[in-house]
Amino acid sequence: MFDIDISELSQRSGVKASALRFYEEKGLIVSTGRRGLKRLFAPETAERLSLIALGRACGFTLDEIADLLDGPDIDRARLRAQIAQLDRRIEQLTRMREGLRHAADCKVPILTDCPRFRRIVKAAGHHRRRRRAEPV
Amino acid sequence: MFDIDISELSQRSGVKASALRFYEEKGLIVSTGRRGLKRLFAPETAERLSLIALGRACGFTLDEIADLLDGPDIDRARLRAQIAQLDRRIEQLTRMREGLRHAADCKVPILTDCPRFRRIVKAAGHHRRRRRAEPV
DNA sequence: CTGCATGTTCAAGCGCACTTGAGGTCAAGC
DNA sequence: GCTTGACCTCAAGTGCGCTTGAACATGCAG
Repeated sequence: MFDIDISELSQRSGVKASALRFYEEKGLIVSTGRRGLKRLFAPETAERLSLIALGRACGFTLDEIADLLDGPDIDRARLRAQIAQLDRRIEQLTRMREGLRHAADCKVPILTDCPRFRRIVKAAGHHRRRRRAEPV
Repeated sequence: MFDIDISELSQRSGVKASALRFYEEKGLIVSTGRRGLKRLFAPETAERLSLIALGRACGFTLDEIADLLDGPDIDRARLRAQIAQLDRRIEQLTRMREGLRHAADCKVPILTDCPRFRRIVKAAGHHRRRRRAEPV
């Protein structure tokens, strides 16, 4: 296939052109050259963008994704570390969901009086926070 | 119990004083008054802060938490809506974790050639993004 | 040759959840 | 009375992931 321009890549990938330029600046994607001023991209860049989207959806930062993707293939060791992170995150969210579920159905009139809920709330308080993530 | 000052509340809750002022400005917590310039808080405010921490840990924004908490008790209907959101999020993360897990163990030398992985990646691409969340 | 759509650069802005810093105030202890 | 230190206000800054805007350039159609 021939190289495509930024709006084509944008349409294929669902990523805005401004974001594509931003990604290129960050080194997450590369353009193969220019026609005049205009960037050209290899069509496979769209797949790389899906990969990036996957990482973003998992809550990874662009820098983390860049680490995973730099090199000829995905860095499996790093990937495993990220999966471990994701595991912990899912576990935490699941625990809290159970707590919230109980809370929503709890018969105690004033929820903050429910002892089970109070336990969950306390547990949440004693947890370290991590990164910010998940775009709009 | 008597009202406590901001540093006391900060220690009890693990939330920095600057954040407490910020939360008050946002209406998430209230101070009961002042001694001189210094804010005073009811000791129960610490529990409210745990509640806020719980919401944050679930990935809710401060505004969403404010909605849940405004009123004499937690708004159960809103809570159920937030739980549904959380459900979807957990489901999505879980699906992606399975994909990543497979990826990490996949025998195909160039991971991006693995058909199973490619399916997962594609699925992630066609997903709408939501909010940013999860502090440092 | 001209017009215009579609690109380009670079700097600044945004949303969220805070943090930091400068400069001020006040209660208590010496 | 004076210093100290904890607290105050208000404005500005931070980090992430982009978006927006102004000013400019280029390829192609008519």
